[in-house]
Amino acid sequence: MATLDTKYDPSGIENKWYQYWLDKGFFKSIPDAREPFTIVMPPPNVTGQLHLGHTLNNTIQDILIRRARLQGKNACWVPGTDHASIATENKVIEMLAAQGINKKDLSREEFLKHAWDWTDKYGGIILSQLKRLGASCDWDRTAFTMDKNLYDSVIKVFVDLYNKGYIYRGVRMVNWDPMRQTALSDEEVNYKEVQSKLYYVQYAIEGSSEFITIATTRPETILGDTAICVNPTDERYAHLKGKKAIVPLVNRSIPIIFDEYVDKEFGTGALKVTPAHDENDYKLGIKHNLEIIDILNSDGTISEKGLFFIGQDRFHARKAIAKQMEEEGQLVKVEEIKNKVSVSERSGAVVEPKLSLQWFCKMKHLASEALSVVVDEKLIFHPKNAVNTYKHWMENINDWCISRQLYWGQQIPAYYYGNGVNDFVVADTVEKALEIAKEKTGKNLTIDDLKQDDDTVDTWFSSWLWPTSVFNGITDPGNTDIKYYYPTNVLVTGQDIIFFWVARMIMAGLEYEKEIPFKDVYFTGMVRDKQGRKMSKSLGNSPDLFEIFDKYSVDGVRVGVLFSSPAGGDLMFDEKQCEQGRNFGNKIWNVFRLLKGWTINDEIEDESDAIFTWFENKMEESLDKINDAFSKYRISDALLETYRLIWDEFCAWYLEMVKPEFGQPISRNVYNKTVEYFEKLLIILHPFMPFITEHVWQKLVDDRPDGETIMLKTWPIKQWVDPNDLANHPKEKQIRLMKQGDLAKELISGVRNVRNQNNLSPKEKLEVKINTANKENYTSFEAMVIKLANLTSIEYVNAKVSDAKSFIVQRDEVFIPLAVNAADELERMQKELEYNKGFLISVDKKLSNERFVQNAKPDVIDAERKKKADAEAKIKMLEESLAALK
RNA sequence: GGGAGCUUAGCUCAGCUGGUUCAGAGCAUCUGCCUUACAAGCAGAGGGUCACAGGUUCGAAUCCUGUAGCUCCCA
Repeated sequence: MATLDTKYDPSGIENKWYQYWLDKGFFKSIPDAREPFTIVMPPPNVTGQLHLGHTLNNTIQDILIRRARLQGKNACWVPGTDHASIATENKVIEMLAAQGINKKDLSREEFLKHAWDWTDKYGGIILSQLKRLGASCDWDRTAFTMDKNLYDSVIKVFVDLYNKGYIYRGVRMVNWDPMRQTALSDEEVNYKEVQSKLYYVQYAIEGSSEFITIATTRPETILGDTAICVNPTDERYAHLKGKKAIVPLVNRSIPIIFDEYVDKEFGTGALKVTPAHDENDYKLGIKHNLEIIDILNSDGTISEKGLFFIGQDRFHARKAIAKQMEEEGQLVKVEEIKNKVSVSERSGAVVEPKLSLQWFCKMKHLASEALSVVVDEKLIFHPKNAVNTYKHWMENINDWCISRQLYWGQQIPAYYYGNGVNDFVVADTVEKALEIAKEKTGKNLTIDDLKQDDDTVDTWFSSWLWPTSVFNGITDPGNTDIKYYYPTNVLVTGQDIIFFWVARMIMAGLEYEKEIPFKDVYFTGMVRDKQGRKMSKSLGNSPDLFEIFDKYSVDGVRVGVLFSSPAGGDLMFDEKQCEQGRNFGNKIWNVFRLLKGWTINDEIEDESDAIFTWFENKMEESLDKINDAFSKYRISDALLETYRLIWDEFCAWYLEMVKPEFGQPISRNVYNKTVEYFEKLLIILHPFMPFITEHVWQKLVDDRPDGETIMLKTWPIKQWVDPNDLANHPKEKQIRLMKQGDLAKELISGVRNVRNQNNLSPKEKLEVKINTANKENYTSFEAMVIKLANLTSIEYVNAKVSDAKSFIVQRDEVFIPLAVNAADELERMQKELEYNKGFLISVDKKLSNERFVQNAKPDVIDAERKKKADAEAKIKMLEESLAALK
């Protein structure tokens, strides 16, 4: 055969096998008799580009899906993208602006055409990037939240919830994004600490020469003031009861009211009240029946009602009004303070609290069941502590503002026939709307009399249906797919969208499928850089992923990001870990090279049964740990155990044990066994490193038929006791061999240690004498020990050997005849003796403590007794050796 | 301001219901090896008062209380 390079080179290989998998349709899933295993991908934004967060998230999903497939389940991973209304609309607006086009000059239809063009052009990028990652999605099921069927689902749900009385229209104080001119939900608002100014302004008291001074960070809202409020217990202002104050500039006369809401300590203890522009002021306004003056336009400029600075932006107006008040002597002073402002998550604009007519969805009822399924652990969060956050939010939930003043999204199915507050109907088509409207009004209306609501619903109002709508569960209830795939098995997502998305999907799933949407939720942490900073474009600390893929192989990067990524914990990304992943790939590659280099000779008798048994059991022990880790969604633990099994047990021990001398042939039996083990290991590794495992597996055996794949092989099952061969492999024998194998490893390590300490070359053969009463513990692995420790012979003796280096293995003493420096040996043994004596004392202390013997579990006590016996045996041996040396 | 979490080796983290020689892994460091599968490797070694202070217990990295520092979420 052609010689294989000593380094694994993934170039060409990854694309080749991915294409092969696609061509053969291995990712496809259709309902059948098998158990389903379903994941719906959290749909990335249609505008998105693959970053490390996606890499982590989708790698985990792919691992779970690939393992389920190997376990014989019908694995279905549904990919897709989200239309991301605000984010996408922003990008489209920016693109249009660059072409000199203003959104305002376009009709809805014209704008949407641009948005669809944008989507067609950029929408597929992220999905194709996922293919590079190896994602084994059923691409035929790729969904987009604006697809007809998903769009229709949203409309149907809107109508249904409206008819159930959950959705209503009303005037509320909402978070208003003046830049995008749309309402935002509470969850789309971030709080940012900024340095700002606190302005102290004096208001004249009507009919007196007195003034009252208030403090505000937003002097421009003075134009909309309709009261001054002080605390009723505040002595300083008690005399102002029933008085009125004059608003500066506008000269409006406003009442001085008393309410405990006001903090006496903040500022001057007097608060200006602007009900139209502050949530709390609004509440005060309702309570005290104050006038509401909205002085801002929806773009954040001062409206005509402000009387002054009309048309100026709110921030310009702030400076202007401060300056003018200063000139007029009404500005007392200005202090620097730190305060928090709310900013739009999407546009970054400072959010304005604004009274506005919006659509809302009542949440109390939906939340209660969604809370109990999580509290009752019908649906499990990993890590568990996410439950606290979830619970807190669910118990303090507010109604959800679901309307957005945007074009890109599902248009609200409300139709207006007049200007009255209630002159509308809600229906999924205009025809149905007309019928209802006719009935409601008793008038003979026509379609032209109806005008559909201009607004669209919040993006999350579409994605909360995702696990259902991708299977057409809303539009075609009870269809084959939804019955088979729902509820899905696990959702893998970031903790940051627990409210936006996870909570709401649970609500929608329970409402429409009467079932939780997924059984487990695996929360990934945030990906940070080495210094713990969030990955962000502005910091420029996100690495170029494709460069990293090229440098370390996709398999290497997948392993790299998982190495230190426990569920929920943040991931400190360090390229070093990808290097480790790449090195692991190289290790696999070299096992392959080794096996390929062997020549088989049928003449050779082998006596490796003990080694086989030992390794098989090692493998099964590991498999238990790996399966257990998977069942708890401890993916990085599963990976580390796989890594350890392959690198340490298989490569460093097993292969060294059976490897023939260079150029020597190998027996057919050992060869076959070794290939069998390696195939099993490749299968276990496949979910983590899909490409190299497929590549090596395909080449490992000659003449693999076309259409074969490691992807569809069987995940190893435990065979600790072979039921067909009990006579030859009773469990006791296996356990004994297992222990003997480990003892042999200890013996070899001991010899290697002696070499290291004495600067002896590994090439120099040594002689070993073991002082033991249980020679049979060594005989099964004797030949192997002689080979790996490079010995001339092993001799079993019943006495000390003088002029030799010695060490202790379990309860036996091992001697290597060598010239020794008696003083050094003496010191070494003395140290070891002291350590063991100390250890014995601590064990004795426990065992002689009555309360310990009474309270501790029997196996703990047994373990202590064994420790005591071992220590005593060692002490005895050491004392004898010391005596002999002296 | 309210809530949650974290603090273990130089770095990144395991350590599940207290009990095996329990103080661990990987990386990094150091020593010796180019031993024909692999120097992206092999064989070894050093390195930690488990944040701090109390408490519970026969026994605490593990449970409880407090303190300090950091992070996140909510207002």
